[in-house]
Amino acid sequence: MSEPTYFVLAALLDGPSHGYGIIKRAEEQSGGRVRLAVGTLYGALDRLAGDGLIAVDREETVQGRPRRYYRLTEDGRSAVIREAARMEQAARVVTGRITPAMGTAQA
Amino acid sequence: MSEPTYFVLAALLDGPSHGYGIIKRAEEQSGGRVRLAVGTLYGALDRLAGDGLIAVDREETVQGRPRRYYRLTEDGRSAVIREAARMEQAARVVTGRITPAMGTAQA
DNA sequence: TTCACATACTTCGCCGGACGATATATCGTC
DNA sequence: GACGATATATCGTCCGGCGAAGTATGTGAA
Repeated sequence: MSEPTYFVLAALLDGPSHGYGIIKRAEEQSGGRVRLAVGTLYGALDRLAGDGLIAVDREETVQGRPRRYYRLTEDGRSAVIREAARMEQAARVVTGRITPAMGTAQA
Repeated sequence: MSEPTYFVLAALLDGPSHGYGIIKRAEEQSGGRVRLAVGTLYGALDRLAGDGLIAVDREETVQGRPRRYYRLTEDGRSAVIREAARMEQAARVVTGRITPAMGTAQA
């Protein structure tokens, strides 16, 4: 699972949201680091819905503009939790081997 | 940075290694989870060398078979450490919001 | 001895995902 | 009226992952 995909799911942990809201949440949650490109987002949304990790929660029309809300499915929830564990484990492969004295210094 | 790329760099934290050795180390370090495909590896090796994150350490001929050893550059070392920190932070976005009662259960 | 397997590197081609650009539409602000 | 934020959709490109095939040698088993 790629980082953009992961942050889409993570954003939905807070509850259903629509595309633009997901972009904003992902940016917040990552401290401004992750900025989902629109092409990435809508592509990911279609793919995740096809994989059953998210589902359309409801569709609203707000001031003439359509809004499609997505929510995490059970599969999506467990997938993002599993993914977080995987990343933590992967991070430890490096952080567990680096002594404070190293940093950018020699081996 | 993708996972395969990350594990290539992580494998080189233990010291210089050649292609096949990197595949084996990555598999060890990830507890058998990460299996670098050869096409992925050699593509990544070229790319990382081009980006200056790794460099050819030496080339040997062992029993008629060529072996090209790569080592991490300073840039590569700091990049993989930075990447590990990034993954840890990303993981916390999810793990920090999940209460023990949740798991695969509802919100 | 022959066959399979592990070691070891290279190249090719497909596919999927990331992402910028573009188009469309409304509302509020300057 | 122009611009920026909100909001969605689609298209095309580029890059990376990865399996497959090709080449070559040593080892151990059948």
